[in-house]
Amino acid sequence: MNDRKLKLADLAKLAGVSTSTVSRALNDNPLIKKETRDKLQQLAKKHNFSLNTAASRLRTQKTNVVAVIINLDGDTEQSINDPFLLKIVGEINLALNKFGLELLLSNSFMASDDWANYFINSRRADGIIVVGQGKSQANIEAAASAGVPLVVWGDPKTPSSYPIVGSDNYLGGRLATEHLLANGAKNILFLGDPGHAEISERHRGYLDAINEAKATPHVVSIDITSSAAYKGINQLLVEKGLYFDGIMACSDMVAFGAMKALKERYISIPTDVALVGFDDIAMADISHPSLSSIKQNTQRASVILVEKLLAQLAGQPVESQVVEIEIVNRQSSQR
Amino acid sequence: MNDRKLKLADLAKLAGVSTSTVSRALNDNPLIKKETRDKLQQLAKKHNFSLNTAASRLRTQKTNVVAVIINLDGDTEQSINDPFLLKIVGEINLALNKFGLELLLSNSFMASDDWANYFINSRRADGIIVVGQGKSQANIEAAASAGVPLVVWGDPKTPSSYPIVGSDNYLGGRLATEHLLANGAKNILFLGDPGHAEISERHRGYLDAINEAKATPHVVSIDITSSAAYKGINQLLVEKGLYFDGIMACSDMVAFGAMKALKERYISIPTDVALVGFDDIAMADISHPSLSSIKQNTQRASVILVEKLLAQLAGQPVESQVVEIEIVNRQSSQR
DNA sequence: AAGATTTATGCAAACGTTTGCAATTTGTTT
DNA sequence: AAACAAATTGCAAACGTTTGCATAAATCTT
Repeated sequence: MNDRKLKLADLAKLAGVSTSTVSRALNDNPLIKKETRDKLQQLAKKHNFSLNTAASRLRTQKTNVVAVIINLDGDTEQSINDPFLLKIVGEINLALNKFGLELLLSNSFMASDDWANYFINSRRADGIIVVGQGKSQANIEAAASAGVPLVVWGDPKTPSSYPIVGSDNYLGGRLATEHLLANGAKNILFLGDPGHAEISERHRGYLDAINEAKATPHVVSIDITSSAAYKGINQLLVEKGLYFDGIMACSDMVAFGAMKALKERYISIPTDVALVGFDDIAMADISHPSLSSIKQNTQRASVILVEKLLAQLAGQPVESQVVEIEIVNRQSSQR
Repeated sequence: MNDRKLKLADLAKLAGVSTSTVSRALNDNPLIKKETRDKLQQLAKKHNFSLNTAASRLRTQKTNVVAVIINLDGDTEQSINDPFLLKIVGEINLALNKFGLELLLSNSFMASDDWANYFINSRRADGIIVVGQGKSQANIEAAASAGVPLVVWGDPKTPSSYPIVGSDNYLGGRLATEHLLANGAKNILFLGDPGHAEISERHRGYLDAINEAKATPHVVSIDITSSAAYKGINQLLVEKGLYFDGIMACSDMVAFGAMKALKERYISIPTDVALVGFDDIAMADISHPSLSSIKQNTQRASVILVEKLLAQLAGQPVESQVVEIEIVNRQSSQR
């Protein structure tokens, strides 16, 4: 409603002080007498004043903005629709807010490939959080080696020049597989794409567990989507029949795709085939049978991501970090 | 790697022209000779130059940023985890990018209540897209009447002083109910919270369809989450037995909650109870039985949202708009 | 009570763009 | 070839903060 946006100078005139004083007062700088600070803060509130962030960013060379890049591969359909990716973005949003930072959302399609340039040189953001390692780490590497404050949600075991925060995917794969074995499964399928960084670790865990049990590994490499899983399992059943009695799916959505294919052929879960997913999305608890899954602690991971980014901004060196993981036993694997 | 960030002046010196010329050249201003423009753009690329957005925003008073606010009620658990809300954010992101705009993600918890002040006065963003009307429109009203360029994803039929883009929820509710009736259901539950703007319209559609068929309405008011639905249906079955043979759920997640409760009691879907959801999330196609649902065209809606926001920024008046809606028939309702 | 501290405020110069206007160069007309 | 118009470039003043330094006011020493 106010005709023209108030600026610091207007406020200063109103209060009969200098702009420096108002600026300092609003930033709660102790150089200014407490009394004056309070008075000016009141005044600002009363007049509905807020600082022009463009000006203040220009002056301070800080934005308090973090770019979050959803790192999607061009050739996968795993996308905006994957609830898990979006869930983690939500959690990161909360975590950032907690630290007074804002979230500029982006994805690997939109942003040009030169992240350092686009986000940091241009002063759009102070740092970057990359969600997902994807199949190629070229963009990440490039940004990191350009000195961009950067942290990645992915597999922390991956050797890298930048800090990665994520679940112990190896352990997850192992836990899931061991759980299936313990429930009597002998021929366990690994359903997923081991070319993917996170998933290759899950695959390793699977293999080790299988080998220790002297069982035979069966890897079914598919794109990380439910429809690919559905088609894959269907095809397998048609071509080779039901030669397996357990499935370790690389994500819950993939597990659901498999589940559908099995149900359609009246293959009982968990009796004929035991099933474990990964991610523990909301749907896992709601499906019938409910889906056992490896639960990633996204909330904690998000906080750690932000903390590590802040540490980098403060010039401290930071390392990759693993966050706890746990298996949630539900009906799909219990027999 | 570069010691110090290049600025316009440095580039100008390198090229032996003035900063004005470089600025204009990089903005592809036809005032500058095509030849010079090309040369300077080359140079910029070569030196990995990018404009300081803070400075340019300060000067132009435009940010090319749009704040997207996920409007959650404090007292519902429908949250960051709802795949539908996040899906729409993803679509909006794509749509904004198409127009060269960036997306500042926020939610109603974090941003102070005074959106006009926080986002617009502070020059954080040029406009706001609100995702979801929520139960109270106070914040939206306030921002709109403060003259903020603003557009809302919600129910376009709601009378309002700001433009709302969304599905024809009334029609959706009606279609779903008529479909259930056509499939022989006589006692159809409406499962959802009619206090919610979008949902109240779905409820109206439901009621009209029921009344026209001279059937009896049964409204089960629950929070919009799968667990509430699960509990609600369970409780109903315990207390009153299976007195219904159809459910119109106000969202897919709610439908899945109901589905689980039914399956656990070996109530067959669709034979004993036919079921229709709303939103057509990815899971609807994957569940077993697959879930019939009302599909909202979020992609188109997102583009319209952005277009309307741009129109407002250009000073044109804009109206609410309905986007098409369709029913997707799957197994859960087919008999 | 006059200097020496400490505390509180103000001055003015940045930060890096964009853009109205003036100035220059180039091309066109007579 | 002079006069004019059109095309191209440069000058310099903003945009609204923050902050080092200088100054003024208050408090403390002796």
